[in-house]
Amino acid sequence: MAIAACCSPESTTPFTHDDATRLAKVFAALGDPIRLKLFTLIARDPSQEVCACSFVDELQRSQPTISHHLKILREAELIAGTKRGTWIWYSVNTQALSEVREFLS
Amino acid sequence: MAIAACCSPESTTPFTHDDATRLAKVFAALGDPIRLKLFTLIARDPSQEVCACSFVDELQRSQPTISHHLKILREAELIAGTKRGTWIWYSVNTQALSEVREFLS
DNA sequence: TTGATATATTGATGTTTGTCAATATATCAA
DNA sequence: TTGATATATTGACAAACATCAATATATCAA
Repeated sequence: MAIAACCSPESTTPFTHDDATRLAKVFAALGDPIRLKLFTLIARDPSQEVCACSFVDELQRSQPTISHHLKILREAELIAGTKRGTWIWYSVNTQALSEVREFLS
Repeated sequence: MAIAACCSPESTTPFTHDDATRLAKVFAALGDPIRLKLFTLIARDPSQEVCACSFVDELQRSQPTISHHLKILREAELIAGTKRGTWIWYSVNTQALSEVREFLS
């Protein structure tokens, strides 16, 4: 007879691979220092809405790089942007954030 | 005179690049579907401690791959492992988790 | 329309990542 | 000691990623 298994056989992954992939995408979006700073700049602005135009100076990355990171945060639905004239104003998607918080609690 | 800037000049990044890098590492650790499943398997086990030996079967990845992912979760201090004989029992580092939760709140 | 500014896209490049096979190390049982 | 099992490390490789220069698109002002 084999040695008893160390783990209960009935333990299962609590979500599907697709669900895990979707949620992992949200965490991965925050998994880069520049994006984490972008996110906090957007989240913690007193006015709750920030335009993208200052990020290049503040984060010392080229404009295409900032644009690329904002896209990743948008695609993870952590932020949303509204175009007003030439500028885009960003704000945090509080619902997506709640889902992440719920996962961690 | 130039057009008024769209953003308040006094807005600053709320943490240093090193801090952002460290926290980003934690998010990045959760930013992969396999690691997210590993983490939930460890976090949600009723006994609060899980041995690594079943992960290969459950997650359908090779043993070196699972070992690699567990190392990344360990280095992000999201989990901790205790060796008991041949097996390693994993549990969640609740303090690291609190810090992440605090950031998101 | 023309010039200036904000943002997006494309293409290129070096780096990092996820994965596995092969191998190594550690522990236990016989 | 020998064999079996759990985990770690190494080396290799393809895919994904972060970055920038160049260019494109969109909007506003003159």
